[in-house]
Amino acid sequence: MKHLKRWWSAGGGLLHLTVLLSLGVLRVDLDLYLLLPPPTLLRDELLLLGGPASSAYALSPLPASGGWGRGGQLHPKGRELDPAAPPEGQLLRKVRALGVPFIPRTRVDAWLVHSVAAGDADEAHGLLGAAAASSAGGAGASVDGGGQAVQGGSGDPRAARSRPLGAGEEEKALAEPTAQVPDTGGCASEENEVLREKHEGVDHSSQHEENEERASAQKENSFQQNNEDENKIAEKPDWEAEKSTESRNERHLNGTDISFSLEDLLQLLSSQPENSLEGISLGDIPFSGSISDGMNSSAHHVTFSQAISQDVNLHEAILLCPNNTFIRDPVAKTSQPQEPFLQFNSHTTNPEQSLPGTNLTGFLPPVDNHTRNLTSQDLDLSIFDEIDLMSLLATENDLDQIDISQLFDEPDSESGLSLDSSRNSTSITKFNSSPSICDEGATGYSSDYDLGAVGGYYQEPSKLCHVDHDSGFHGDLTFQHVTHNHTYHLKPSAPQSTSEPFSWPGKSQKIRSRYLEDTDRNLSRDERHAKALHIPFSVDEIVRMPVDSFNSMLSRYYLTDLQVSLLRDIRRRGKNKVAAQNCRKRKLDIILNLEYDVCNLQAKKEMLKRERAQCNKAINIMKQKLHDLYRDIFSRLRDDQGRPVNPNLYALQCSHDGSILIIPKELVASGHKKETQKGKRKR
DNA sequence: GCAAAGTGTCATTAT
DNA sequence: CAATAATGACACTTT
Repeated sequence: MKHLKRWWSAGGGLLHLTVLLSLGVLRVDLDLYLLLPPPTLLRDELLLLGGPASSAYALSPLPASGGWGRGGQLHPKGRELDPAAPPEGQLLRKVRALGVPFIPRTRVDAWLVHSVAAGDADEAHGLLGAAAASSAGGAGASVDGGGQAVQGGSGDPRAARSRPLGAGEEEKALAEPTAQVPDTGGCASEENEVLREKHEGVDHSSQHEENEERASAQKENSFQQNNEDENKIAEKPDWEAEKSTESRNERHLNGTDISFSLEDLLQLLSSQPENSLEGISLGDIPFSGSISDGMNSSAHHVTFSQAISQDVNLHEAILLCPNNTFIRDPVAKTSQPQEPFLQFNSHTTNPEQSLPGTNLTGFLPPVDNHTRNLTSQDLDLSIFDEIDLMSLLATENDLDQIDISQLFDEPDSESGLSLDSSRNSTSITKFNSSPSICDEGATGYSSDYDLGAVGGYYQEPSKLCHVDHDSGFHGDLTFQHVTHNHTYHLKPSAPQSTSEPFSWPGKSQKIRSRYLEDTDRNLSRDERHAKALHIPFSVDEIVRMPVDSFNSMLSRYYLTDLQVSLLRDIRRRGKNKVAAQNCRKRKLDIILNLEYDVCNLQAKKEMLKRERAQCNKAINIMKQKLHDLYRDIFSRLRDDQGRPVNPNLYALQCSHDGSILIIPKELVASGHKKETQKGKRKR
């Protein structure tokens, strides 16, 4: 879902939707994606649709694999989709189950699936019909609202965005959310029902939240009943299952976000075809739960037109740069320098500094600080356990002290851009859930990959473009975002939140500091070093990656000698640590085996002792019996004169023929000697 | 406070 | 020859 939101925020979704509406068909054409790949479109998303994954989406700012950049969405080790978010394949199947020729690639689609998953298939189906029915009338409005900026008639693509909503329009949109929807037939009635329900959710946020949770649960159940492929895609790893609460929150928020899109869009299409999209504000969003509870809705209106215009700007950027090298209009760059989210680009004079697919946040509206904070407050602190090293990098406060302006004023600073990212309210908000489009775009999007500050590469901006897009290594994607805009935190209205992942309530300051202390303390030396030098890879990754990948990483990216040395040291120490552990384990095993052998030998020795004792006992018994027999025989023997034979002077000897002779012992002794001598001679 | 065990690291050697 | 594994030794931490 985050991917969808990000993609949507980046402009691809709305642009696409606009095109679709202009065609009068609410259907996504895959070819359109291929022609105009949204910069943030995931490779996984393409894979799910059978599209190309490598070349066309090298611009994707999302790392192909997780680890440092998963941000709670990507698996730290793998490349699977976010299990918490309904994968595109799920969405596709869900909507296909409705029998509607519809490829869910937009937030609207996602909402439809969301409704379907919540057991409201009829509602979603009706919405599809309503959307299709109203698209003919609404297409004009969409094209007027977005197409104007797309075609750049005014020369300043931000003109549409810069136009604020009138207060009256906002109030009207808030006060009469459904009254503006004309009765356009059965489908429209169903749509009105849906819209009414959605707006009731605004007034009863708790109920809405409850419904959303129930919908999420039903969605999970529904997803589990899908085919095996879907289950494979949606299969949650254990580590993800532990974040069920977080995931639920995310889905919940995202669901709200999606409903906003659909609601406002359909309201626009059905009720105000003559108006532009500017009449719709984010205030119509039925924010639920903690979001809407703690915020003044009027203070958090982000106009839909802003999103459109900014998406259009992205589109324009793509069109202007068919070679995927983004070049900003210098006029636009300087025309409104007061826009904080453009300041970064204003500093970038070298076109090569603009990496393809980067600076997308520059087109995104500034996030509302309240929204960001309130969203973050919903987050469970336990998510920190799930944040990997690099997310920590972006959130730790040890870098917070560096002002971003310092970074730009001191190009030699090694702190790099990620310092700024650490100031953003990024990691946590982004990694978990963003309540609004703008929030996602302004904060989370950039921070995910500002780890590209690898090496504090601002001093060598020309090197930033040396990114091998053919590389399948996820790190490639990392470096594409070193020039992300991070300047919105300079907004004076949001000085605190910009340096915090989210706002900590007063009592939580101690918890926060304690957490940060613990976090730092729990980091190993290498992890701290890597964090200090902004190595965009986790220590585990550095150690475990194959040597080819490691060398490729070292050669592909422009790392400082210090960073290269650190990387090699980390790898060497890490491997040696593992080797030492194995060695000790092996040594312990050897010791245990030896102990086992000693025990066995001791037992065997005891047994042999017992056997010997038994043998000796038997031998003694036999001796005694032989002696008794000897005595008995001699007691019965008599010599020629009838006297008893002295056994001390005579002995019994068996001859070869079996006869027994009584001979003097002297002869017996001499005979033994002769036999032994003969035996020796024979040998 | 001490001793033993555990752990990380370095140097060296082996593979 | 480079990379890695294996291992003794040492320092430090934990139990």
